[in-house]
Amino acid sequence: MTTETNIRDAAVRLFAAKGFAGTGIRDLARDVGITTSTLYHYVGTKYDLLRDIMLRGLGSLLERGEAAVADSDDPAVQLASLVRMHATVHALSPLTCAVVDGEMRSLPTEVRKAVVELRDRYEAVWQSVLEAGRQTGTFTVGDPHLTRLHLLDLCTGVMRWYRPEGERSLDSIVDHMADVSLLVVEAHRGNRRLRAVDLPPTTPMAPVSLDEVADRRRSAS
Amino acid sequence: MTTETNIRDAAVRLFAAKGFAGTGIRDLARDVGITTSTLYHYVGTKYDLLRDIMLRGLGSLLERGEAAVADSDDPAVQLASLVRMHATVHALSPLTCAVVDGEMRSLPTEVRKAVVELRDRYEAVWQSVLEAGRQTGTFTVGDPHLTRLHLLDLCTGVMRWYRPEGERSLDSIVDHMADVSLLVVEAHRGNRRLRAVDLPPTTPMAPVSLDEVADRRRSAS
Amino acid sequence: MTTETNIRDAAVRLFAAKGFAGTGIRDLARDVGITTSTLYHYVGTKYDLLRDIMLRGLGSLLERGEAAVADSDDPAVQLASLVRMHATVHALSPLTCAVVDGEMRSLPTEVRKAVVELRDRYEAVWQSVLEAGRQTGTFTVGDPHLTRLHLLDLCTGVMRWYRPEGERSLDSIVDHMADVSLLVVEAHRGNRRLRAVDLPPTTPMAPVSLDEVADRRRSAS
Amino acid sequence: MTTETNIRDAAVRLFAAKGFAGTGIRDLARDVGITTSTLYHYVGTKYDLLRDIMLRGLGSLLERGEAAVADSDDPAVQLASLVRMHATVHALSPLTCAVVDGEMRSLPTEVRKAVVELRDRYEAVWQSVLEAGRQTGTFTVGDPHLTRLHLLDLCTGVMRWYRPEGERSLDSIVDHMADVSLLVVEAHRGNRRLRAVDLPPTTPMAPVSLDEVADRRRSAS
DNA sequence: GATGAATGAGTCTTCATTCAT
DNA sequence: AATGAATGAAGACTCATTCAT
Repeated sequence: MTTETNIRDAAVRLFAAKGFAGTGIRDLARDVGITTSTLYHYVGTKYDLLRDIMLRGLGSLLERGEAAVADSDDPAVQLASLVRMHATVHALSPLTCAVVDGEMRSLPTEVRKAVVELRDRYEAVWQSVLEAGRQTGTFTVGDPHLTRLHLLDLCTGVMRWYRPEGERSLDSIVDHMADVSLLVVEAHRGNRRLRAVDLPPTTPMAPVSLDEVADRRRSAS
Repeated sequence: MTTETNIRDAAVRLFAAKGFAGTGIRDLARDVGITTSTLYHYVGTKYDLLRDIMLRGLGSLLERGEAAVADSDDPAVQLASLVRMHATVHALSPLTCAVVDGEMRSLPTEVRKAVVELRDRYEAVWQSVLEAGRQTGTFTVGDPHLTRLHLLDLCTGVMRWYRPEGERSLDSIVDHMADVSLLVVEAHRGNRRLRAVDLPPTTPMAPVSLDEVADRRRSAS
Repeated sequence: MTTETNIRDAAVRLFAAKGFAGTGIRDLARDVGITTSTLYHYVGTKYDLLRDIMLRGLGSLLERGEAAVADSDDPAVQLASLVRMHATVHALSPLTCAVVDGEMRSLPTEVRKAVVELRDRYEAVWQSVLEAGRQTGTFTVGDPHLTRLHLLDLCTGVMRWYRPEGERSLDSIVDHMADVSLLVVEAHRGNRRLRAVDLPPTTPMAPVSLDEVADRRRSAS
Repeated sequence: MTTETNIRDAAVRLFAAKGFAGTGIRDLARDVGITTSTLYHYVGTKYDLLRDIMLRGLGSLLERGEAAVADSDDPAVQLASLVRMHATVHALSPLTCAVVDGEMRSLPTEVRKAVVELRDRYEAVWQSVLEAGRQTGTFTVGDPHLTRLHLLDLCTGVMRWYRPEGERSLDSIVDHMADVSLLVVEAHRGNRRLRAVDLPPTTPMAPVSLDEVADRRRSAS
């Protein structure tokens, strides 16, 4: 591992555990085992670190989101694909996601604009799937906007409790979430309710870089 | 309004907007319009402020939770009641709830224990309802633990987007959430699916103290 | 006890235990069981308290010193009397004496002058006894200045270790010190060494107001 | 001189002059000519500074004390040696000694224990010499405990008045003190009184690091 | 490639004191 | 006689950052 990577990993870990404002660059340097000066030699300021984390995190999410809906024209398949992807990413990169979700407020205005734009584009992907599902009659949703928020909350929540060493496999968990999502939008084909098992298998998505969740507890102390 | 109340309100507002670590007591004092010395005259340290907010917030939630399930023996009614209460509280006190949810990490170990215990007791209320529903056959849930997490995420999410001035009434929103929840647990009586409208009207709960959400934007600047 | 007396006693106790700079007026007020406002109602500022303690303490010491030498014209008797008085006062009012000795530096210049003058006059009393003893041939001292410092150190030291509940009576202790002092100045009549027991009994001096030494430990905590 | 040394020297000087509680770290930094931040770059907290001063000071004193009695088995020689050493150290390092003597109360409990233990061991050295002298019949002391306190007070006092530019040499002063000490314990060989001049010349002790006493007045302002 | 020295601005908190009641 | 409210100044200490080496 290069020193720079170590620093960026530690930043994610610490920002997630103690918040951006709650993390000192000394903590960061100590965690990596270097001096603060060395830290500045490799990466820029604390804000630079945060900016990079957020842009990369959201950028990758957006990319995956667009890829997920590109696989099919069926809103049900698209939704299930989005749900699986979103939940998987949040399960496997919970630290990065926690930072991306929680530290928007810590960004200087300039950068925040760019980040907000990415997030809006990502949400638009979801929104369009729901709209499409409604118009084709596949979904029955009263308020697509509200529904989107419900679904995102649901899929995002996984980052707060998923543990790889848990008894249930991630696959089975995201299957469950896809199923619940179809339930929430009352997905149906004709008058038969659509379930996740009825859909064709999804194209596997690009591998997610794992957050070192195991270290979370140590760092959080 | 007494000065102390003003301080506590401002603390909730600022902790929610900028995080505990990101909020300086100068910010706090400025927001209230007093000096930092005066602030210390009324309340203790920054940590005291946080502790009080969390203990009161969680304490009240637990109380309401226990009250919500006390009204009926029917798990479906209990669940709908919990959902309505939880969502309502999170919608009307989004700032307090954001602090309670997000600043556990900022608590000194000593206090954290007490807070965690309250949270665990609250979660136990939900858990027992789900278990009861499963045993009586009212619900069909594969993994009550997972389901509880889903439901809580769902109901908690409302705090991030509900706006009183929005076009949809809070009542209709929480009705919707109750409905979705019954869907998620596949609540049924006989082989007919149970919907929120089928349940008896809930006992109104104690009024929720409103967070001054309108002020959030001003303070967050 | 009047409130004012309580305050002044507590001041002596705390200044002795934690130093003037180390004592807050909150400590003081708490020790007395009043608010700081009330404290200002009864006595003046922290500096006023210190000034009063020092002027009263040194003033009384000077008075007793002058009384001690007024009883006799014999330098040996005068010295023994001074030693007994000084040691007794320091044994019974150790807290006051500690403040008087140790907090000169904390006095504002103005007041310090007055205090230094009192101290100089007190030391002059001792000095003149030693000079007289040397000129009459009663004492054999090489350097009266040095000797005075030795003797004062010796007699002052008692304040650091005397305990009324100790096994040895104060009388016997000050007798011992008088004896050692005569030894130090090599007091003699003809070629026979003078001992304390050879001298006429001293006139009892005015009663010394006791410091509440028992409380010292509590306050020092 | 390194910056760290400058800081530690200034700390001794200021703690001695104004007391630990009376010295601000700003005073300290100003005295050294650096900013407070730089000060923290070199040494730890104010308390760390105090701890180091005390542990080093007492540690060195104990070492010298043990060396002083190691030179001879004759209690009279040992006592004279201890007296000379103690007085010399207090004369040449009066500031350090003043801090060591006067700021025990400012130490946090944890550290205080360690310091008290060192002090007790040093006092035990003196005590054992007095006991030995009494048992071999060299000294005539009624109460060795009391006598030890007298002697220590005597030898310690020198730190309050010795000035290198004074007319009397330090050697002659400590000779005098050794002599007075032998007088106080009534040292004798057979029935002839023992005087300092009768003893073999003492082994010279390790050089004492001088406190910059000249600066004391400036700093005390 | 890595760091020790240095700092200005900031952190939270306590200080002694006044004053209207 | 007694105090709650209020504060400016100061307390010790940490912050993120730069720069010469």
